[in-house]
Amino acid sequence: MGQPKIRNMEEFANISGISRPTVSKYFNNPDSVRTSTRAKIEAALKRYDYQPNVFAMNQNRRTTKNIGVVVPNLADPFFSEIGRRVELACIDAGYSPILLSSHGSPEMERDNLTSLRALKPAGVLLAPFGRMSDVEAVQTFDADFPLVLFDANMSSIGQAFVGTDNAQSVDLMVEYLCRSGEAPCFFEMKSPTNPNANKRRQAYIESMERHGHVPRIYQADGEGWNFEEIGKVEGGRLLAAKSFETKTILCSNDRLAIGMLSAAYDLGLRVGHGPECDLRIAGHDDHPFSKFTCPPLTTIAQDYEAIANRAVRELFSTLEAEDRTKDRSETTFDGRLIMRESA
Amino acid sequence: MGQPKIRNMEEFANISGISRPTVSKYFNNPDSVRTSTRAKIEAALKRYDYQPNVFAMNQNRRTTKNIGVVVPNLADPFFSEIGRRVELACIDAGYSPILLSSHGSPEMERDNLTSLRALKPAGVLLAPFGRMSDVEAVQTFDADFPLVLFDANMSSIGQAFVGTDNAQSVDLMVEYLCRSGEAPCFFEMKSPTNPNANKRRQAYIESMERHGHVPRIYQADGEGWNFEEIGKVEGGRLLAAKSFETKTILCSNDRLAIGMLSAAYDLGLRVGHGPECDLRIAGHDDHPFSKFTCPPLTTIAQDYEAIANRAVRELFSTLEAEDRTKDRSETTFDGRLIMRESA
DNA sequence: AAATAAAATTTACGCGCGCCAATTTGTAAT
DNA sequence: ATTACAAATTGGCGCGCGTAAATTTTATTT
Repeated sequence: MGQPKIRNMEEFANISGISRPTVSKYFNNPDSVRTSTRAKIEAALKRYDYQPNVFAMNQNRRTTKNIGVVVPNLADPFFSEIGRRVELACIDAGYSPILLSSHGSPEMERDNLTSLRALKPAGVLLAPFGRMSDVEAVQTFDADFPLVLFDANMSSIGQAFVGTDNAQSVDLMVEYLCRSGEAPCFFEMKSPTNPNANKRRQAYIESMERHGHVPRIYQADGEGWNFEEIGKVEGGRLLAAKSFETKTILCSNDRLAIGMLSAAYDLGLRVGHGPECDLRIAGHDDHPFSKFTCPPLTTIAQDYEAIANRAVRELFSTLEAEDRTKDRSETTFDGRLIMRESA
Repeated sequence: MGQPKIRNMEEFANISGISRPTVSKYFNNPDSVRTSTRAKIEAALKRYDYQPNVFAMNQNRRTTKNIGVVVPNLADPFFSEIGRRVELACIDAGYSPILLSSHGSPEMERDNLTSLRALKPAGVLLAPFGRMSDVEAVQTFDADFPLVLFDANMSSIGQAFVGTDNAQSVDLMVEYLCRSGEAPCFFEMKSPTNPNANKRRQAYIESMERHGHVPRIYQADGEGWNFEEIGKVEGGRLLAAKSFETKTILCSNDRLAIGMLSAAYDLGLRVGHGPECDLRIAGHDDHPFSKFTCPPLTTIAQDYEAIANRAVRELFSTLEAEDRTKDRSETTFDGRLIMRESA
């Protein structure tokens, strides 16, 4: 950090005794220049704090080092957590992640993709709304940029999809519940905002039939992302009216379960797997708070870390494969059963 | 959206029948050109989808339209919510917000400020760690860019600070608790990561003395951002050992309270304000989940919306004031008491 | 109608860097 | 020492836009 301010790459090149094009090459890939040259440049970098102008770089580059990361709702801890992991993985790989939340609105998802276009990203990681998404917009985007989907799949869009195997995870939970007691009924939203909800319902039905039980599904009214509220109000209504035909309830996700736990508490119902309990409630996702509910929630843990890392790797591998002939891949990770007190 | 692709502003200017400099002027401020000219340009915009190259724009502009938004931890719902509001307010004002999370690490806060420099932001909204922050780095940044602090204050840094009046909010809670029962003791972390924690402790002490009670403070060991875990483990330990001298506990924030509620449930303690209850627990922040805890948590609601909007307005007003002679301002909003079942 | 101000145009330069072709230098192998 | 090849250099063009000064057109005023 010396006194004289470096204005541009030319000045820096002069000071370090290297030609500007070579310095440019260094910044694009330090390993592409001779060791002795690299040493000179890095010595100069220690004495003067210069960094290339991002805007000038990105203007002239064929492709930038920007990676777009779009999630449906950062207020949902699931997405803030997985977004965080994706972000860090991109930084490690020397890219500049740009994290965008669609704030629960498919329209803003479309807007986010539009504004990403202006940044000429090298690639984009998208957790889409699914059928709620502006499918055409996503398809067009897919045609123009390397795209990897995670969390929610959209058929034949993107170079790859990475998520959790809902069939496996729900079956795991159903099996556990059946072994340890009564077969569960299923509680979900009537019009789910996420395609995984549909997969989980399907998985529940199939799993129940495989185990020789009759599937029973209860659907809550309500729109939007206030899952806890919906779980509490609608779940509470069903509980109060004794509408559930079983005492074991599998919720489509933890946030609904958290709401229902709250409703059960209000009604004085004891939730848990002990003989003195009135009700068993289970969820799905291992939400950060499910460990602290009353009682702590039995649930399925998605492998955030694996999903995030794999999604990033899938994207980078398509970036490196110039030929574009890479087949679309779908990767799902197994869920892990987390047994706590609620079921 | 016509067929022929527009490559640059010159082509677009030709098509719309306006000179390029005027078109440039239009994009920088649509109101700065004559109505008839604006109409022509906007007519052309409907037929052809052209948007100026961001990188070329930002390279040559004195100041960009980028606004940096840095929060300590997006995984904390408080910050994801306030970050969301700030983001939308910036978009409304025609700026491009760039939301960065420091993932709980002061070092990454410093890194975030460094990478923001490269984007030549018009201004930055920072929710700092406070004394944990790299104070020198923040000061230097403050000297180079318009900076507004929110949530947590740092003395004489930034053009403005916007947050919640902890003295008022804690006093409000203490007063309510005293009026409705026993005076509270105070539960917090021994080494808080947030300067607001110190203000709240101080506010608690002063409020208690003003009401003629002896303040009692209990501090939990534990580092990092797992507040719920710390609240559950350390709070649970204190509850089990019957270390609290009162049956009313005011927690420094909701996340600690959520952990403690979970511990109380495990211990079979009944939390609430009814005569049959063993314990009253209150929090601070109106965390999104505090409505769904068992029992629902009595707490203080911070005015997210007001804080976010005011912080953005403060920043924009310093952007417009070229002279830089604007005094540093500190704005705090009152907290609102949210009475639920827990206390 | 002329006078004045405001807006648009023309012309031209500069920003900081990517990237290319041709050339020279350096390094390693025969 | 010669050859062969990789790396660095030189010189220069181009990207897409901001911006300035001088000029012309348009709108508003008296």
